[in-house]
Amino acid sequence: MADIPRYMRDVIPPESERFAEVERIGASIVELAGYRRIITPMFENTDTFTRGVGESTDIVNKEMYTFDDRSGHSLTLRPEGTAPVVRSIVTNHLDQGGLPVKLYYSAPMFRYEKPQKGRYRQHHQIGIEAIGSEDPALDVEVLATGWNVLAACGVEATLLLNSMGHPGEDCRKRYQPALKEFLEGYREQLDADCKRRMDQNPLRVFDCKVPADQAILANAPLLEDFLCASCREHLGDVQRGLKELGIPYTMAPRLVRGFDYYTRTTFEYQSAALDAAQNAVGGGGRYDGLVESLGGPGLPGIGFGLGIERIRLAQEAAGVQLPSHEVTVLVVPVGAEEKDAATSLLWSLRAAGVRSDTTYSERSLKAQLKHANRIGARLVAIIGANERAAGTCTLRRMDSGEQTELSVSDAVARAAEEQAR
RNA sequence: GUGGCGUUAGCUCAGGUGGUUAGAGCGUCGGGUUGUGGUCCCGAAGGCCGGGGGUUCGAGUCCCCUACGCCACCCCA
Repeated sequence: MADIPRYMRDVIPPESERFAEVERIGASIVELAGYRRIITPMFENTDTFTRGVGESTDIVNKEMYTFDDRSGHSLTLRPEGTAPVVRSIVTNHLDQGGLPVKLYYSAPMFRYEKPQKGRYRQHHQIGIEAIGSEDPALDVEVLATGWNVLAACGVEATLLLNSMGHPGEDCRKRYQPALKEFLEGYREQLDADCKRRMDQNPLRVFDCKVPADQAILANAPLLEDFLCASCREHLGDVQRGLKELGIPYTMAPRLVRGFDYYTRTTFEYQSAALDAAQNAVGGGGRYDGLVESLGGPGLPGIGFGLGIERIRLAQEAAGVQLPSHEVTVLVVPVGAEEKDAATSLLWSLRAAGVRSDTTYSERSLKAQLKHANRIGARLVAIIGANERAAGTCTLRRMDSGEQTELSVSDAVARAAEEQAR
């Protein structure tokens, strides 16, 4: 038997339709805010991610799908959406078309990690990126847009907000030694993982979930107390903007996200409907140095990514119903003589926008009705000798069993009505 | 990468202490007289018991290896 590659999954109906519905909702919301779709390659040169995402991140360290092509170029399947978009802006000089540049994507991401519930080697994100302005109002727009996408999907989220400051001597660079000094005092009490983090990237110790370590960290100095005046002001403006829009948020001074490029505003959307292990349905932040580090002009930027699979999980947990795409009408010719009339009706239905199908068989009426039931058709249009002679069809409702003989045009109109309900 | 649990029909699963032709429910297909499904009744098809090796007169069952899956840790969407 032909097998799917290890750890990969097919998304099949009806889940595939619900998945696509989330994509549609997301696209329509971000387009309302002026974001335009960008489609970048599924893989990039490896250094786009090593330089963009950062050497100290787990994604670059152990989760990249990296391979050499036939001419020896090192390529990497996209593990996240921001670096490729920024790279494309640089490649195509999109910063020349008026700032900020506002783009969105809906695309698969690949991470070489062991799958579990809500975590897959290939997952999908819809995300936006706004490049070329450091106006806190733009931060607010991005946060609010992500919030709106989740709300439109029926996902109740908690918005966690933090500021990473900027990497200057008067800001984050001043904090790191303070944090490190604090941690050194507890070095032997921290578990192995945390010790590693404290040497590689001290901020990441806040990710630690070991209770004993958390107790120590509760007294650690916080970045928010080291922010420079301008980062502090920026954060204050973002908070005011969110309040203005009535979007609730929670300050999370220990929130550290998985990419090195974040500066100032960072945030995460968490779903209360999901277990804590995978409750992040999305996240993002500002990346004021990323464009330049990928060889472009010194432009600031901010964006978010939302996980479609996580949104689906949250929807399921919350009992959110999404429309399904079963055929509305199954056209059923009673005998071979009615097949032409059936085909004609079928295409009239389709021309009117009614999802419709026929059985492509000469099975008994009984068997065809059974098929209609099986595929979830709401209506059946039966054409037998009588209807053929009269130029009509018998429209049967599958839920109630009631049926009426109608002209073709009336049947099409009735079916269109039914589909719209 | 590490750990726990699992793998028998299309799906969900039974198959004490090894013992004849491996079962159920659901699903699929067909039938229960003319052109009426979803309920009910009857019938049929469908299984290298994940793969390999070992113990044994005999292995779905016990042992080892391996592949794959799920869940969890790390981290994230």
